[in-house]
Amino acid sequence: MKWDNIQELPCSVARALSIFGDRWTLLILRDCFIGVKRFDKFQKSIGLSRHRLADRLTKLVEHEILRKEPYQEKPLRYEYKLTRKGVDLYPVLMTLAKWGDTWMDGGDGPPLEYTHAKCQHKMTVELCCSECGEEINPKEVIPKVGPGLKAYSSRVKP
Amino acid sequence: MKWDNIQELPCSVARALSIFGDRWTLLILRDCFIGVKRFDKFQKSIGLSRHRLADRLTKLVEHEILRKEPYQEKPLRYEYKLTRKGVDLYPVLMTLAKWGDTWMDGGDGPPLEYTHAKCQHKMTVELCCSECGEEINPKEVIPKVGPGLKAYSSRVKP
DNA sequence: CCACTAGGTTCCATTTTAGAACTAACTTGA
DNA sequence: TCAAGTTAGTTCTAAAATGGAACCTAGTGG
Repeated sequence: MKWDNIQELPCSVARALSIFGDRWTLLILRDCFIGVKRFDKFQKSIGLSRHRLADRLTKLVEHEILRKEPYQEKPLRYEYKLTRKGVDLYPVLMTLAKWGDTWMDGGDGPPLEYTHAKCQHKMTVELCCSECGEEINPKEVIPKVGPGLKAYSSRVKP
Repeated sequence: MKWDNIQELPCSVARALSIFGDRWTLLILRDCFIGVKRFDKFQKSIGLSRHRLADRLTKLVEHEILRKEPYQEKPLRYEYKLTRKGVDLYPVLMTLAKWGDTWMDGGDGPPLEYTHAKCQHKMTVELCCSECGEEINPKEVIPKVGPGLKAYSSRVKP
C-alpha cells in the first residue's frame, strides 16, 4: 500500500493521518497553536528544511487546515493561520502533549504547564463522554459499525 | 534537523512524535485497540509491507508501548499487547478519529460509532479540564514554562 | 551601491520505503 | 511420506522522500 492511497480507507484515523501523519506536520500545527505564523519562524522553531516546510504548508492550505493571509504588500507577504478545521485539531495536540509529559519527560517534569483561564487552576486535559461527562476508560467504549463503513462496504463489494 | 534528533527537543509533542510520528505506527496502535495482536493480522488489516511492520513493531516493543508475549510453543510464536504506556495513547487515537469523523467522512458519516458502556448512550469524546470538568476551549488554556523546559535551558546555556 | 530581510525554489546526495521473493519451523491432510 | 499451508519474519532492489546547501525575487535601510 502506497501512502497516497491511505486516505481512501474507511477509517477516520487513517484519513486524518493521510494529511499529517508525517515527521513534521503536527509540529507545524503545534507552533500554530502557540502563535507562530510566518515561514522563517516555523523554520527556526522546528528546524526542518525550507524545502519540506514549503511543501507541508502548501498541503495544509490545500486541505484548509491553514489559511494564507497577506500581512503586508510591497513585497507581498503572507502569514499562515489556523482555520476552524485546524483549530479542531487542538485535542489531538493536547492529548499528544499530555502523553509526552507523562511518559517522555526524562525525569525533568513537563516542558510546559497549563492553566485554565475559566477556573484558574493548573490543569491537564482529560477525555470525557459527551453524554454523561465522565472520564473515559478505553474498556468502556464499544465501537460499532457506522454509516461510513456501511457505505464503503456496499461500494467495494455490492 | 534529522529526525533522529527530534526526541531531544524540550517539547512533549516532538518527543511523542519521535516514536510514532510516521506513516504507519499510529495505525498499528489503532489496530491494537480493536483487538489485533498478530503479525499477519496487522499486515492484512493495514496493508503495509512486512518489512516496515517488523521494524515498527520492534520499535514499539523497545519503547515499551507494546509487549511481546508467547501464545504458543513449537513453533514459538508471540503476540503483541498494549502496555500501560500504550493504553495511555487511547486519547490520542480517539481525538484523531473524532477529527476524521468530523472533517473527512466524505459525506457518508463516521465509519465507526461508539457507545459508552457506563451511561449506555451513543457518544463522542470531549476534552475536559481535569480541575473543573468543563469542556476545553483552546483560547482558555494558558501555557507557561514548566520545570522540563527550565531544566533543558539550564543545560543548554548555563 | 551594498547588505539585509522574507519567503520561497532548485539541485543533489542520502535515507527511507514498497513490494516481491525467500527462509524457517512447524502442522495438517491425502 | 510428502505436498501444501500457517506464522513470523528477513533480504533485495527500484522508487520515493528527505536534508541541506545554494540560489532567486522583490523589496528596505544606510
